[in-house]
Amino acid sequence: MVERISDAEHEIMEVLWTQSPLTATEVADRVVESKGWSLQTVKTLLSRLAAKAVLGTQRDGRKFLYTPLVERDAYLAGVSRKFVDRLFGGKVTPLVAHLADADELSDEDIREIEELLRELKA
Amino acid sequence: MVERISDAEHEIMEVLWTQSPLTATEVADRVVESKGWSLQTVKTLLSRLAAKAVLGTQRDGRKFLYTPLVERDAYLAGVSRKFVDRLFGGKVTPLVAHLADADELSDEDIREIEELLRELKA
DNA sequence: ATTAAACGACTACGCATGTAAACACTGGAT
DNA sequence: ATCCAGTGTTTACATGCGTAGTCGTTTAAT
Repeated sequence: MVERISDAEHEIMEVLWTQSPLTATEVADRVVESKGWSLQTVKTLLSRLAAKAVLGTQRDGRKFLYTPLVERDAYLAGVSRKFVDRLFGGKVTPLVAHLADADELSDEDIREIEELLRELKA
Repeated sequence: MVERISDAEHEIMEVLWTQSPLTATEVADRVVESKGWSLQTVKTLLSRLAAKAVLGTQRDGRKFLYTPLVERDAYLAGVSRKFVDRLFGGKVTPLVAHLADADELSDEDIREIEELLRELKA
């Protein structure tokens, strides 16, 4: 029951999963230009994430340092599971099939997945 | 740019993808008990889907018949693509890896996916 | 003809989200 | 001592969503 993280919030999380702890300004520096957000927007998102206990805060003088309290892997695993459950009745095969139909799988992808599956069986 | 379909709306779509056209009451009959929704709620969802042009309406006397205007496959492909793009940078392999780590893949799943990939290469 | 049931249309309302402005405080520069 | 830039906090506001009540109309039954 990891709290729901919205799309915009997820962007913030990606930054902090890459490097942490960071101050609000540091996070903003890493997303403001690419996303076109204002500093205020970033602060709001950080506050909401902290309120959801997805980010931990630590005072550093007059600023806050933000650190993820949720592992990226754990989060992605949870979200992936929900996604596959909701849209494909929990079956991964149809999802892969859909992506394949939409030409989303390159030969390289196919090789990688085959390799991965080989490892799983071992 | 298929319009965004919310979770609740998606349930309605599943019903109509299974069978259509159907009236509001007929759709409701198929979800009210399982989802615990009122008839009004179903009607609201149908209206919103029609407003988004995801459902087509056809008058039948005093009622409406609803029909999907979006193919299930096309919709799922689009949603899957966005999902993989957003969370995995467009790469399917990490998604499969995450599901595998979370023990979401049974031996049967693995066999099925391998089979699917074999077909893709052929 | 009257009434009750069924139906679509309109309205409602609280919470989440994207996006940010306004405000108050504070620490460093002058 | 004063002032400004930076910081967190509070407030805002439109849109989407989940969930449904109400209203006006129409049709089938009596």
